[in-house]
Amino acid sequence: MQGTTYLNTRNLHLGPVGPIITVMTLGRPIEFDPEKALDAAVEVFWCKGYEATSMSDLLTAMNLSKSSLYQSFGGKRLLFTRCLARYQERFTLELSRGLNDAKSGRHFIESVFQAVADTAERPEGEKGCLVGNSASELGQRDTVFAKPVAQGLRGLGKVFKAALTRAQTEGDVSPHADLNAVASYLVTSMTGLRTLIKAGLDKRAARSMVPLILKAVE
Amino acid sequence: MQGTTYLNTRNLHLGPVGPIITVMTLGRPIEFDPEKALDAAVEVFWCKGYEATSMSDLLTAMNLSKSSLYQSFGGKRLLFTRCLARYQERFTLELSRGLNDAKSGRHFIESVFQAVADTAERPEGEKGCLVGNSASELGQRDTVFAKPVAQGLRGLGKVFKAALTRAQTEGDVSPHADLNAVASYLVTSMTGLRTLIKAGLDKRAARSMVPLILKAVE
DNA sequence: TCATTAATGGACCGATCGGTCCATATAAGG
DNA sequence: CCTTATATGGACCGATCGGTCCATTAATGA
Repeated sequence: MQGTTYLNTRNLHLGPVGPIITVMTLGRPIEFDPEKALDAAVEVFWCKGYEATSMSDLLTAMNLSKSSLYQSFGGKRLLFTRCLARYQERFTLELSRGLNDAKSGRHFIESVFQAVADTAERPEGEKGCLVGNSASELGQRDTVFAKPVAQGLRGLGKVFKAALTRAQTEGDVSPHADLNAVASYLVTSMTGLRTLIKAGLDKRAARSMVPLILKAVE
Repeated sequence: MQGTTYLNTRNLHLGPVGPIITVMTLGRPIEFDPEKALDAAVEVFWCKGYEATSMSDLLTAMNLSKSSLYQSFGGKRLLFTRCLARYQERFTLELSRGLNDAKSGRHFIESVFQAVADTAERPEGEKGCLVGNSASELGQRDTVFAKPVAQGLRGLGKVFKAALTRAQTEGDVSPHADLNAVASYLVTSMTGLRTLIKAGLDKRAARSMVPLILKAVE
């Protein structure tokens, strides 16, 4: 096959974590953008939750034919795990960037919670957090789902821990503090806050909570 | 009809908040205990969530015929709102009693969180909190559900506020503290903690969070 | 042009969803 | 014993669920 050039590429979605391999291939090329489609699916699951989302909802939002969805994503369950992974990847990346740009570790943590509190009484706030929503909706009943959910929560914890470590070097956190515990605590607070905002907590109350949450960061 | 004695009684379930009226009536008497049946329904919704629970699940758990369920509870949606109300009523009552029996307001708050942390890695912990689960699953999309959910959260907040008020008189909380804010904060922490435990947080981590949460109570 | 390969549209599937309806059973009042 | 009133079991309903299958389309390499 030397010398042969394939112009047609296809992404194999073998695992939940993004396109693993890009394969040169024959045959009719895909007509949609898999990333865009995946983002659309994330949005639907994020808004409605796993159970309440129907294939029909997904097909409409992703603008795909049923065949294409099953061909490329393998059905509802598989698609959902990919959505979880994508969501986490996205927002962990965003947070990491935020931490890099922040003027201090402590300031970063505060700004993250402040930003979340500001979503109260806004459409964005009604969606909550896909990982938190899924943790609550699916728990540990389904191991296929439990794994990426737990990983999502762990990922958030890692970002917080990085921020806390930095805050420690900056003198804003005691050198004796248990950073793992505080990081877990911040994940808990974040999850709770977003849940309450989703349930309709008013903006004033949401904001008043931030300094209380931050009391544990010292 | 004076002098007439009716031996047959029936509870009318007009609203979501328990049997409103007990009516003397003719006709075939009910064969099941409505309270028991409701408790069984609570258990199912609590474990599986609203969407994932089917009428079939409910019928099995409540040990009712479809007719009886629809006759007495009016369908899935109505039954669910009654379950929410019953759940909240139950556990608010339990908490209130706990507060009465507690040696101090602050001690009560601490013991509540400690008890929740202790459900980590235990079957009970996997269920989370019905109100919190529902807040997360249903958000504000459905006003019929949003109302009792919000009320459930408010109810929990009231208990915490009562505890904080007492703690204030006992000198464990600053007289300048914003009790409403702290109470909301405790609801947030509770919701987050139970969600993380539901997702599989280990017991050690859960316990290490309690003192951090309590830092805001001062 | 033709063979090969893959994507697509849409018909179709059995299962299950929540919900209605009616015949029957069971009580009390008269 | 008959009427009245309610509860119950279960047949039945249309809609929708997630998923499969296949004929057609569209691209390639030869």
